[in-house]
Amino acid sequence: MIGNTFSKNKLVILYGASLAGILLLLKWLEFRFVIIDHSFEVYIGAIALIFTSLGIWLAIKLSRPKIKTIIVEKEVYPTKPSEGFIPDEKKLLKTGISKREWDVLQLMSEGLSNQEIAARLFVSLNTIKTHSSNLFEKLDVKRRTQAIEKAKRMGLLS
Amino acid sequence: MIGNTFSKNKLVILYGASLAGILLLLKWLEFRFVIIDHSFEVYIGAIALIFTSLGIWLAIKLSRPKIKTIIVEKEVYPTKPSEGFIPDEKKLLKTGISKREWDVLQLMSEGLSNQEIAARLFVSLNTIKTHSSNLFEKLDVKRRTQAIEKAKRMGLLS
DNA sequence: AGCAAAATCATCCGAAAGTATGAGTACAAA
DNA sequence: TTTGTACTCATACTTTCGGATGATTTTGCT
Repeated sequence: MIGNTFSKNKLVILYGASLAGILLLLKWLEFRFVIIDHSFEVYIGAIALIFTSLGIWLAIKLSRPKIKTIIVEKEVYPTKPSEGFIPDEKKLLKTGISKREWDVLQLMSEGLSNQEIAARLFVSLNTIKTHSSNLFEKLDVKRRTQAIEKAKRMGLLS
Repeated sequence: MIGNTFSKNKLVILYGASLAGILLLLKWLEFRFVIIDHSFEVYIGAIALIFTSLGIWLAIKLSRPKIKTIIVEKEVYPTKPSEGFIPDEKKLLKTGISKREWDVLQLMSEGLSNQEIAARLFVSLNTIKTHSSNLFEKLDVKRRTQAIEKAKRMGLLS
């Protein structure tokens, strides 16, 4: 924006110069060939074309980029205030789910992949797979989505 | 904005001045060397001016304004599911989720696999994949578990 | 110390999920 | 009529998930 003013002036000067040059050229052409038959209409047409182009060029080059500001309100949905959820100890015991398995279940329900859960718990992906497999076995489900659904219904998750 | 108006005016002035200068130059040339109908130069000048203006006008009219988008993130608190679990039409519309996509989302949250969802909705597995992909796109998530989690926070699911 | 359960990690393999792309149909809006 | 959107389906490919199995290490308990 700051450097724009300078370049605008420079462009104006350039435009003026080129305009002068073109007119001089035309003048010279007139000198040389005015005697020869030349269609007045064609001449005017050429000038019109040239200056229309110049005008377009001028407008594009010099017009300040008209910034239309659109404010988009993107909604950010806060996490539920569900931290500190204490799983029903009795039910956990009944299902035989271990602490580590419950950790995995918890993170699963937050939508994390096994890889992400592994990183979060500082263990390997294989470990998470083992935990989740055992978890599914104990919950008697086939998929993580089922595990989440069932665990919520059982009150194991918030 | 203010500086812009100024520079625009300056631009116009400069342009007019250069045009005038050129015309004067032509006049001088006419005096010095030739006797040509001087109305011709005026005519050419007028043509130049008119078509330059035309070009500018065209450029302004035809060029789309450059749009700068400012995204303002605004926190929104989810409506409690106490009011029932009617698929909030407004929110669905806002996310752009179609009916079919919502059907898939619903069944996903019940722990069904894509194949099972396909069977339930009497469509092919590929169709479910397409729906779910579009759904993830609209919810801005990567996995079905994330989709479920987010949808519930947004009040799209019970 | 010894044992059982839990936790860790691994490999192999198939199933499921997800991505990318194209395309045909139906239907309503412009 | 053209245009746009939703829905449908397909192929090909990559990634993730889950099952089966075995192994080693910790941990808690008697």
